[in-house]
Amino acid sequence: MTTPAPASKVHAPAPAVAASDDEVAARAWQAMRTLVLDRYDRRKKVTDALGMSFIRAKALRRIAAGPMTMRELAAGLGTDPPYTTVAVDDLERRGLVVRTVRAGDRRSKLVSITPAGLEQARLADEILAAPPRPVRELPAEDLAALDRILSRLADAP
Amino acid sequence: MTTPAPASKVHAPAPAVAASDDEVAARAWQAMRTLVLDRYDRRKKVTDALGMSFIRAKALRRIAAGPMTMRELAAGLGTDPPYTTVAVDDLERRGLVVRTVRAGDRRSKLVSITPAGLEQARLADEILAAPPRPVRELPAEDLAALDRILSRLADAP
DNA sequence: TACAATCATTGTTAGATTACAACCATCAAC
DNA sequence: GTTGATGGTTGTAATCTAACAATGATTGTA
Repeated sequence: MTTPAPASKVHAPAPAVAASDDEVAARAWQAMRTLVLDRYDRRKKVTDALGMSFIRAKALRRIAAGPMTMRELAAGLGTDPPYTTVAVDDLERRGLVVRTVRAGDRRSKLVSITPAGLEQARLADEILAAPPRPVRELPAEDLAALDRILSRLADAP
Repeated sequence: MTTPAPASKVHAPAPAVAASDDEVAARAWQAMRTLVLDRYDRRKKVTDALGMSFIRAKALRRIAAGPMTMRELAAGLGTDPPYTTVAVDDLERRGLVVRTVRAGDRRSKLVSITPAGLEQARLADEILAAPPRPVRELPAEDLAALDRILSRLADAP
């Protein structure tokens, strides 16, 4: 290969070994995305197990975390109120959630989980939250490092 | 659970009690999912920027990585051949990909990227691959640890 | 009381996704 | 050359996602 003169340091060729922080960050982020989105994407398993579209399962899991108004649910799901109504209608028909008029403000309604809904939500959580085997089998120190770094990132503002 | 803490609410520094490996793995995995799926989900940005559905953008990025047959593309996307045809039809109408009959086997066709398509694919990659600021700003050691652990996982079989 | 604002719903439309059956062209084997 | 298998396409249908306008009920305030 052509070996550039030591003097011409105008644009240094990218060092093969030492990667810049940006490159490392890009690679780490890419790996994270690959793992979550491609390698261990469990959405289909959830929709199959619950017999509902993924957004409905997502709504169910949010409602299971605590009652909320339609508006709060819509905001959390990133959908508009009309579509939220459609989704909650479906969940209510299945007996997984119930709507109750809110005491303080009779305009808005609280959506709450039912026992049957809680069961389904937990099933979905089990499927989604179960770490894939290679993650579980990481050396304890790696696991601890991952947990420390990622949990801090996820909990941050 | 079974954690009868004698001194009631001592403020422990890190994870309160000694967590089992499974708990640590679950927390780390959950954090990873939160970051990729909730906190820094860039799908909408991509669909807005490219003016196409996410699956089409995904197809485009895969084709940009190298020509492949329709069947290979379908397998990679996790869709069935008919829907792949629909998606590629659309991309071809936009002038982003081209189909060519394969030399060896005139039944199958190779889908390749065009210059215009490559440009769009790169735009999508930029949006998707750009690590979020908190990741970029991690201490160098944390970044290196993340990269080492995650890249190994992602590259593994 | 009258008014504007808010919350949820209904209705409508358009597009995206997913699945399946049927079809044609081509290939490989007999 | 006939036959069966393969690769891709067409067509059809059901469901899901996503936006928007309009309505009714309720609230707080002028």
